[in-house]
Amino acid sequence: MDTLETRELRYFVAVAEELHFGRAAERLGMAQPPLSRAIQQLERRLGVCLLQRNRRGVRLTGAGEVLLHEGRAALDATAAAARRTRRAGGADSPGGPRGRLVLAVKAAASHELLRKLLDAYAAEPDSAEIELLPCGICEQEELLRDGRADVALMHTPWNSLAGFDSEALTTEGQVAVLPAGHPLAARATLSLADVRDVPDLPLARWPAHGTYAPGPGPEIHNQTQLAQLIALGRTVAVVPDSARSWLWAEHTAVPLTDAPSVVTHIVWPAHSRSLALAGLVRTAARL
Amino acid sequence: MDTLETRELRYFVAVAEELHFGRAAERLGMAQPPLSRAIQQLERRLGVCLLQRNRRGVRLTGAGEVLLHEGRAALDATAAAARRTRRAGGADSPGGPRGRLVLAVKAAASHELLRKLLDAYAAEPDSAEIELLPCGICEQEELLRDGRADVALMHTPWNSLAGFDSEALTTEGQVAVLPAGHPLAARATLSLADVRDVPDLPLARWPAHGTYAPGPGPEIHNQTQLAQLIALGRTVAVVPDSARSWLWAEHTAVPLTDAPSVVTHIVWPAHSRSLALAGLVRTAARL
DNA sequence: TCCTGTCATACCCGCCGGGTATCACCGCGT
DNA sequence: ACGCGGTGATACCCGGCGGGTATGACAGGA
Repeated sequence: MDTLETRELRYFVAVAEELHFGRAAERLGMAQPPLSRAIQQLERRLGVCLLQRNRRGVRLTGAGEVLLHEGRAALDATAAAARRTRRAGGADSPGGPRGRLVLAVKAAASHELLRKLLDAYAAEPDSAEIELLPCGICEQEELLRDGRADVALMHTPWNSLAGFDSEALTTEGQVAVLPAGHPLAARATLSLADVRDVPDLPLARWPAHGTYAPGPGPEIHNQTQLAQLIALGRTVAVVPDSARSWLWAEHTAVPLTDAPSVVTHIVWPAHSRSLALAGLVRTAARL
Repeated sequence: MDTLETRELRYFVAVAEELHFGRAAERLGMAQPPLSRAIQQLERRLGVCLLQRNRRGVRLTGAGEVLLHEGRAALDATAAAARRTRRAGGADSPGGPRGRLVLAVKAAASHELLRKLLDAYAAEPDSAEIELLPCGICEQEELLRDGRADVALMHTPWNSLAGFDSEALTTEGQVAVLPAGHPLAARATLSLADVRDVPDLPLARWPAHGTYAPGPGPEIHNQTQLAQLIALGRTVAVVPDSARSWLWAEHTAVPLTDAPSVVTHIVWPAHSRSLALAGLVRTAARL
């Protein structure tokens, strides 16, 4: 009577994202009329108006906004259930799942820590196989939520750990990476104010959640691009200390005194009960 | 193709909990054969064996255990989506939901903090209505997960904050509550070792997650019962400092030097976007 | 005013979820 | 050893509903 079907959630999320029944139906691979009817039934069953149908287009009501957020979370949770169950498939050890673990890592994350972790875990007596899933920044949370990954290495303050369990592993400062010849490169330390608003060196902008913050600096997509632009004297970047490992000869790293520390965490879904995951976390905690 | 329906999850969770198709079908209000068929279809679609059908009864496989946990979480999430959407129903302010908030509180929790919080929040310019939902200890996490509550006051180390966002509000020590005449009641401070294993005063046992830890002490169900048993000289209890407010004349509270501190947190679902909740948390943070 | 784009309605059909009856199988009691 | 009870699986049928096509209602723009 009052239990939402995932089909209904899928339909509603599609409509709420497209704000257009026709396009949503196309995305769902179905015709528009049944979709309209399904949404109407959903509204009747919930006893709530979800969409404001104006003649031209569709708008979300307050309740619709709520269902969009909550519905996405619910869909992620069911997708995660399916994925994790499939992955636990072959292994039928009664003591608990002992399959492989999927570790989501940012492509540009610190190699050293990752290597140490993988080596240490592989040396454990009964360690599971670790599958690495490279991904962009800020994508890890989604991977963890919908079950494509079991565990991730995240970095505050860029990632939010909301909704997950986590354990802090390392803390590091940040450095400004400058062209080797630049006047600021001669300084022993710098402050954020020094590197922000340098007229000839606009601060590079990384994408966050798919969008770029406004600013004068170049929009960069990967670290090679960034390294090149810095070497050409076109930009400056603020990166964690461990990024020194991929610097070029044309770069100079200067410690920043007032930049927020970067903390690397190992992060996993809050309700996870996997023995393999517990072992990995234990290994990481005494890195 | 690979999307689990909540109906299937409901069915599987019922079977996995009952470990008996007949009883599960009865609980679901349906006949047994379609349930068997549904589970078979689920197993075929996932490509995974979930249940070990022995001649007598049913056992969960490893994958089945995973699906039981993950499926429960997914069902909670969809139930929460339905509940929160319904609750957001009437209010159709485009700026965001501005309805009432459901606050889950342990019946025996500290009155003072709660009263201060409610008074301070009510004095805010545009505060939502707060509905109090009294509940037992450890029940709050479930209420928050499945959407019956929007926010809760929890106490570490008893509650786990895993999977939620939270903000610490207050920290307090713990005291031993003894019968007034008892020799230990004359001491200025005590250690946990002093009150544990006192021959004539076995430590009272609270229920945790529906079960009682083994031990000699009485199993108590509410604080009145506890107060009476202490007054009668039958038991001793370790409680947070703020519990002094409900002590009787026949009780003596002695500070414990080495008991873990009790931290009261305000806790809410990680992905919540409600303005009213944000206001309550802001108020609580500067209590 | 017509055309266009949008969502809603009307109607039909095939699938599948659910019910009933029954089977296959095993453990247990006498 | 045999029958009985209790388990889950199978066979078969039916009704509802999810989905498709055709069309309507209605507002906005040229």
